[in-house]
Amino acid sequence: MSKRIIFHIDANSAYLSWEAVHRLQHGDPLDLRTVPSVIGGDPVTRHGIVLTKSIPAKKYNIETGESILSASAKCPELIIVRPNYSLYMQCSKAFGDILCEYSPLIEQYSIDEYFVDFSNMGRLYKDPVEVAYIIKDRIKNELGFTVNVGVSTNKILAKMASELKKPDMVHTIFPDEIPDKMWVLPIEELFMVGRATAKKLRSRSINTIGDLANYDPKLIKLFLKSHGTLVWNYANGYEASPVRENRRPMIKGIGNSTTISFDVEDRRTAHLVLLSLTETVATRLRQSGYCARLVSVSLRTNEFYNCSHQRKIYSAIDCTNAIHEIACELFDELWKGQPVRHLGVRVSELCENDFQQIALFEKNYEKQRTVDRTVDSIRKRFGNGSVFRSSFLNSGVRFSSGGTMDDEEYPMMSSLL
DNA sequence: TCTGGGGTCCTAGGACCC
DNA sequence: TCTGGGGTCCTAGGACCC
Repeated sequence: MSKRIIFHIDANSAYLSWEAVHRLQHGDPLDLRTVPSVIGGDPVTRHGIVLTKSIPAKKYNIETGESILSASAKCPELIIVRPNYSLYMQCSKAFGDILCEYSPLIEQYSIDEYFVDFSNMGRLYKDPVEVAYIIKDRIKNELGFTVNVGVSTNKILAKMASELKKPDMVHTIFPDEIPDKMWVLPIEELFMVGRATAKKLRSRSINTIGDLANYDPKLIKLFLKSHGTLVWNYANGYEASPVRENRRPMIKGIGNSTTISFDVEDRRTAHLVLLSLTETVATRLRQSGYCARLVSVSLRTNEFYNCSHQRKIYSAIDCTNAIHEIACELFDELWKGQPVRHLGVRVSELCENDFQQIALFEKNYEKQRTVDRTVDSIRKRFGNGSVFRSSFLNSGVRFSSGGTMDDEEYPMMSSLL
């Protein structure tokens, strides 16, 4: 049995590179990648954070996630481009299509990352690292953007390898290279070590991945519980999950949330925002063929206090009105009158909607479900704005918030490796 | 740090049952 | 109600990923 070979391929500064390529293809002489630039939202509507930065922008210490305002302060000539998600979907797919030519087993991990299982391909190709270079160069030449490829024997090591030096590089972290290439890195660089875990580890003088790897796993488990065991395993390169095709990923929940462009101070407006969020959640729920047994509402106040409220429902539902009604009740129970900055609606505990449990309960939603299906099909044919509720007229609230990903077979981010 | 939006999983505490 | 222990379900919140 030959050993496993896994590639992790990561598009460099994905959104920004894709936007840059798109502009060059449409005759723009400027390559955004060569100047300080970012993809980011609009501060006027309070969506102002940096999603992706160019390498020249990085030289100004601009960080992903920081506000557009502070980024502009660091670099006054910074070019800011709004995100264009449908373009990203296309680029992501074109990227995956090339990878498919090299192995029958690939997994999309996020919009800009794929895993490829290259085990047992030795008969076709002799050196996997050579193939990694070929893939990298093909994507650059044919699609115009660069990627990093990480090569190893499992997913975590391949992923850690692809994050080493960027851009346009191939790296390996084979097990015997772990001490030299991975253990020297600061603890924050390890997959699944975020801010909170890094702080706890550093408080115990665990500063590098190597410190963690060589620590007593029993002690790690004692103070970080199961998450401690997980990161200790990762630090040692222990991980064995398969690359799995994501034909139809088993989704766990569907949510939609938004930062509202103004602070909501009254119940009526809040309910209207919840309706606009519910419209897309419910549409996506019906499109995916599920009903939900749990509805949650989340809320952020103007002082950035977050809280949430959820309710289990005993008849699984997929109706816009039914979900909205519960969302409003949850909001009313949660809200203490503070100005509201952000609202979210989420459904989970999904089950197939082809079963008749729906009709068995106190409220017969059958008629409502027929209406929903009709509206869904009208929107599908004539666009999302073709039908909307009159309550949104002159309300200052958009009739529908967020995309429904209609016919775009976009696999949502999968969970852990 | 005037700070988005989509996910997943884990944990802790309370209610309830036997 | 001077009172145990184990199990499951529900809810809220936290942590992580991109």
